[in-house]
Amino acid sequence: MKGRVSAYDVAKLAKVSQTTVSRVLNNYPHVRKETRKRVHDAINTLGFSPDEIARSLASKKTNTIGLIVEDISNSFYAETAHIILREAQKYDYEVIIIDAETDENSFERAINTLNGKRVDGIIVASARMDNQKVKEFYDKGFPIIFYNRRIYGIEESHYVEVDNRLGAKIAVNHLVENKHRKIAFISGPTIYSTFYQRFEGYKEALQENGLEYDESLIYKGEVIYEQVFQFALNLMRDKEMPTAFFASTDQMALAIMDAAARSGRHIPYDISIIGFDDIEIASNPYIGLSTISQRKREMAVLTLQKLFSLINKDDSNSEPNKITLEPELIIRKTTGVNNQ
Amino acid sequence: MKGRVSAYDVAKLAKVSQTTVSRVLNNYPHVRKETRKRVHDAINTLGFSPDEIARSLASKKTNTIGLIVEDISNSFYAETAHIILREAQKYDYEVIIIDAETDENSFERAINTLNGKRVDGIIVASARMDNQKVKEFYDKGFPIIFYNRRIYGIEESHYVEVDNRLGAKIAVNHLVENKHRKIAFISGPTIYSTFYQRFEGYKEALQENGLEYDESLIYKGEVIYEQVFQFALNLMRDKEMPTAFFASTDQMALAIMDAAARSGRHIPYDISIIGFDDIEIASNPYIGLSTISQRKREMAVLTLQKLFSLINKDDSNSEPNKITLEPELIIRKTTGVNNQ
DNA sequence: TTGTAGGCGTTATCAT
DNA sequence: ATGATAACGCCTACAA
Repeated sequence: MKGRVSAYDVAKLAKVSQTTVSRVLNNYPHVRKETRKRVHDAINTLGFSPDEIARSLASKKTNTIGLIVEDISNSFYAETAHIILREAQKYDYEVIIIDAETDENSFERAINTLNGKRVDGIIVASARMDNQKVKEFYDKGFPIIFYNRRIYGIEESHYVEVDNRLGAKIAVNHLVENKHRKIAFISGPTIYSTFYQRFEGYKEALQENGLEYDESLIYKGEVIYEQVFQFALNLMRDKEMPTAFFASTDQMALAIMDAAARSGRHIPYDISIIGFDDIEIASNPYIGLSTISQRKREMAVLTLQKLFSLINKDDSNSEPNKITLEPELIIRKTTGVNNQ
Repeated sequence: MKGRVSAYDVAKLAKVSQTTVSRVLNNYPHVRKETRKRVHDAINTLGFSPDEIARSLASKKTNTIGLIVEDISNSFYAETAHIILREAQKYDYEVIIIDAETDENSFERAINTLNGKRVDGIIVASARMDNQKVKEFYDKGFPIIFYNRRIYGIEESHYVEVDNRLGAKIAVNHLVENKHRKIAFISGPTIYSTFYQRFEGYKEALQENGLEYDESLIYKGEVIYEQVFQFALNLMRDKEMPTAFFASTDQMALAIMDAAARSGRHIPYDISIIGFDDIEIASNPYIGLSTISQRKREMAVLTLQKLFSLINKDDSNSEPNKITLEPELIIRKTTGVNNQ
């Protein structure tokens, strides 16, 4: 344990000052080629690797970012994390992932922890619209960027999202084009911008298509499999049941498919189902869920890019970055023409 | 940016020394109640939170562990990470996840990065049996523990795994009990202990059941959907096709199910399929994959527990921790009696 | 119970 | 091109 070799040991062996060791470590220009070599040799024979903690303390830079997600086992976040981890690596950045609930308390703890660890920036992938804790960080100019879900009420916030309102309209229109006129909507808590926007889109689409809004066709609760399943099952037992379901999440769509099977409905002949997100399982041949694509990869890559430019302040214009991508309709096997 | 408040600022405001601030921060016993209160007040009015980096440098402890996985978007790792992240949080630990390839180079980079960040311990969830880089860390007594996959050749290594050999035998026996006698085996690269052991178990089970080993029924390549799919498809086109497939991974089992559908085979009437891992999608009603459970949660919790005891050296006996759990057969819809 | 001073392993600022 | 030396923000003897 005492075997740690420091830059001093290297310096001694290479017969230079520790400062010079630091210089070659950081690729400073003004070091004689020969000196540089001596140092490198010493580094190798001693098997020295710099203490990033000490380095961070002195340089005020950790080369680490934080990623806050709600549940990494949720494939949407897992796939997102994969992209971000791999991408960050290319920039020599590591990432501390915090898997936490989204209530204000947990969120505050997450932010504080990350702040304590002195990360260079934070990606919030599971913001609730009311997470106001970030405000003080924004005021300090600390790099925070929202991925997918964003908060409201802070003008200067940076985010990368998909046009959820538009996505929802596309989904509903797809259903309407297939002659569905009674479309149930399954939403997660509208305290999340994604669900909020999708709900808005659903309502708008209904209106534009001259369809009436029916409260009894709406689920607007937690994203819990069993609850969604029950809600859908109840609707399906009704003779007047909707011919189509628009779920604001693929995960919820799966629960609806389950309910359809359980109640003996055949998809898509008796009932059409469309989701949102395009998680990996959606494309499984046995599932074949029609859905709206989130374009995760693009969102993730853009988010990281923006974050780094905030960190390095090489943002020519320090305007807030507000990026909204267009979603994409993906038709698979769970939506079809209404033939009742 | 210069607005950082340090323990000194707090000390000044509270009219104590910085040492005392440190003391209340670390809950030292011998601080007068009143002094403690003054300090707390100062902390609150200044909004001070300690710099964990400086703290780490001084204390040689980062309260951070590293987790090395192969692909966090793979649901097996995603589910594992979820458990570990949430669990570590309870101990006030954060985790840096490294998502890297498993070749020796990438592995070495991952280990070195984590070492540079001075993490207190490392969980390797995607070891290849030949990853020898860890040896020097073991020799230094650095806490490393293998989760699920382990390495060979280092006597003192710590690991938590499931009995893969036994799991494979259970799977094959289940198939044999259902009158299957021609059982294909789909394996990932046997450089991973899991695949290696499962392969061994498969062969042993065949032998114990008086079945002969047929090379043409074996896939032993990368875990790539398309390749597994094609391999299975080719077998299924054969008149003499196997009546059952044992996939050493649920992911691979999904590809086989796909191939079955593509070739018009009905599961489980024409063909039985069993996987290994019990990832979440396996229990989806539309999939209903029979499989062998990995008992992820127990493995993950045990791993973390062992790691912390290594970190805190409160391991009465410093014997290597070698834990092997028993796997469990989960019968769902993809396996049935052979009726040919 | 509280304070003083040195140290953790770098980077950063002056000199030379 | 290189070297002293002072930070960085906290912890930890040691002293009082």
